[in-house]
Amino acid sequence: MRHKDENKNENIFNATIQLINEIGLAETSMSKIAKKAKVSASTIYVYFENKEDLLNKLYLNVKKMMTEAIFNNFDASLSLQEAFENSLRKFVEFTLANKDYFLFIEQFQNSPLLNKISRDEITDICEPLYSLFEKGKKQHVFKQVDTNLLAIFTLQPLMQFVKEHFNGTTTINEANLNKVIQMSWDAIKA
Amino acid sequence: MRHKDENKNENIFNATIQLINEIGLAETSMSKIAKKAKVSASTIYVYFENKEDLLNKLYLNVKKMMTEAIFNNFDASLSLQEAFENSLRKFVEFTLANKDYFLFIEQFQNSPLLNKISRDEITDICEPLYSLFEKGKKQHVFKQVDTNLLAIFTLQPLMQFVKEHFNGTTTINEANLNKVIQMSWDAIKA
Amino acid sequence: MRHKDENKNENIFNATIQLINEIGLAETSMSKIAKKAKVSASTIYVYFENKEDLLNKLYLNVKKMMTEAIFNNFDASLSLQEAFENSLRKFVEFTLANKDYFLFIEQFQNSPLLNKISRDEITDICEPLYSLFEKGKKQHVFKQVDTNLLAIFTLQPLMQFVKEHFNGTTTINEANLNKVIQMSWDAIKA
Amino acid sequence: MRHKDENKNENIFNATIQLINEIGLAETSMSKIAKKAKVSASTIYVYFENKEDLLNKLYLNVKKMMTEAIFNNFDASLSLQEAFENSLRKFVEFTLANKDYFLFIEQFQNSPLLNKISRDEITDICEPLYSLFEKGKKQHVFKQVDTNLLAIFTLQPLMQFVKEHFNGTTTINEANLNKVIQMSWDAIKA
DNA sequence: AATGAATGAGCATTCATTCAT
DNA sequence: CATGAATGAATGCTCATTCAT
Repeated sequence: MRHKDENKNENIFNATIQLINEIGLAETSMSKIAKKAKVSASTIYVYFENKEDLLNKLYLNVKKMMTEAIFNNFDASLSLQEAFENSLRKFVEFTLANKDYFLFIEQFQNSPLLNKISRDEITDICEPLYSLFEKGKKQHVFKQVDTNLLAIFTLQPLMQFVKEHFNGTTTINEANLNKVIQMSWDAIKA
Repeated sequence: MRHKDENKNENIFNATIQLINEIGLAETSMSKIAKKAKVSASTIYVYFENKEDLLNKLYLNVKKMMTEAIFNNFDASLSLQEAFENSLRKFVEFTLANKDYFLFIEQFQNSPLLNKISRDEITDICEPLYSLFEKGKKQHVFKQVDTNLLAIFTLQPLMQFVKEHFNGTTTINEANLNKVIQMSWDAIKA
Repeated sequence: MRHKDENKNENIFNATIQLINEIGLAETSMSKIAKKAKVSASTIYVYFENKEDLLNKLYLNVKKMMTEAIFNNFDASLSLQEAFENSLRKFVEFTLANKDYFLFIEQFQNSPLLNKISRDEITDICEPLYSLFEKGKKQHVFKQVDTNLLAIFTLQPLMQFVKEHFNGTTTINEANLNKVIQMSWDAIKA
Repeated sequence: MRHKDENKNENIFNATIQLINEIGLAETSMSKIAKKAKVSASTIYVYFENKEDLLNKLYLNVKKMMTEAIFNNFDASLSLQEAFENSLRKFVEFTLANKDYFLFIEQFQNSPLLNKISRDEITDICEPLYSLFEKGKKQHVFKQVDTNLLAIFTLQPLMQFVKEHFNGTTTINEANLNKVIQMSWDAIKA
């Protein structure tokens, strides 16, 4: 057999992400992906079962990268507020440095395609945040509400903030990022 | 305007919304819309220039309906906090009663298609909220931050909250809705 | 709407039959049919649901034509032997004049595709022959065996006879046709 | 010859026959054969030049097996009628025990693919029967007709009889098999 | 206004086959 | 000998849209 080009899988992933961000999920076809990845359309089927499989694997892959980038080296010794702030900053840091990944995740997450992925496989990005919230609730630093609500008020505004940075409505800088973090904190603190 | 036309236009709109929520934007084709709306595919072209035109007009139409439903009868005499709370409640009320509209807007808003619509035409749902925020900022009730940030912390968590209600993660009731409103208030208040 | 070309349906049918006889069922594709029928491939889908539908309708259509050609004007006043001979002659007459139809039926009948057609819809070519056989059995002119067996010994050798004429093994003429009819008669007569 | 090879060749043959009987010649692809035979698709090309070569070799192989099974140990000392009856019984015996082979031959024989095989290579199943017929004609036991016709009236009804047994129209038993043999005999006897 | 007919372009996918190992 | 990787060509079919009525 021929040696398997390790890059080919990655090329296909990258081509797919770029296309989805440029022309949208709806317009992204296998042949367009193939052309962009500079492989034959049929080659994609050597690496993936079908289009759905490709998109799912891509989604799970990017999610995993995000989670690792944001919560790797999570310092357990930090104070609650420091850890919280740290996470949000790392999130912004990652998304700013990986616009394509972020926008892809956003678009995919809002499409009905997502529902077909086995929930078990989805690594929740905020998983490590959740224990932080639980801890904070026990210490009565955070409000005694559903942990999910704490997550919502932490991540949703931040994500929208980044999106508006990307579409030009806003420009993220140290000052307004500080404010956003402060507002999230105010929302969830007891 | 003739009655017949009005009905057909609406049938096409409704068929489109339903399809997009059932099978997604990517899978929604003109012929499927036609079948669901019980008209010939070519009839759609009597009412709309092409597919893009149909989607844009639908989007603007639904946006307008939402805005009107939420901010109609906006009582200027209410206190800042009352007006704020009122708006959020009306938003939830509307979305719960119009699941299809809400989910459609959500899905459309995250697709690159949106960018093709002339920004001028987009009625921002939070438009009336903005003056509320401006007023609140002047009175130093709200934080001295970009008004956009105030909107983000008000609407993003609430929208996610409704979405999670629809996908079964949470169930909205008086108690947790109160908490959400409180958290938004805490986030933006000075 | 445009006026429907009544010939188009027939063109598609004819193109399909010709192709199946030339290159075989397995190699007959929708695009080849389209090219031969001088229509766009998508036009076929205006007339037929899908490939299976096209083939089924074609099969039923040809079957019906054969039955009508062979048993139309079936003369009930004839003697048993005359009626029998008449049917076989008409069968040969039709198949010789409609080589394409005959070979198509033969090929289709031996493919697994046939099993998907609702048995109810299949007009059995020998239907009128069956009552002839029943009558003959009552009069003890024919053997007291399953009517199906009588049909088998009447039609199978005749069909093979025609097939061998078409592939050059034999040439049908009055003399050998008479012999075939005689042999069939000997096989079934009491 | 090496054992390993023999097995693989046979696996490929069997997989092909099964597939053709299950899904039809048209739907039987090299990759499906490979999967069913549990070899790589490229391995098939070690044993066969291409798909056509595989099908041809398979056809010739099965034909040979049938002929051997039916006419092996052909007892020359038997009377004409005994030898005749013996052959037909052996044919039924073989086909009932080898449904797959029989149906494959039937399907293949009616497709234009057959015509591509060099006629020289085709072992005619009825070859040994032919000398029987010739002998019978000389003894004026059989009709003075083309030997081919005798074969047609012997094999065609019998084959159809078996086919109808397989598709459930009839069930072969000693009684009706006797009748079929009798009818064939009546057809050809002088 | 409304629509069935028609189509070229494109879709996701599978095909038979080749190649390098 | 055996096979995974790779692919151009082809598959059945749907697409958005136009046209004639």
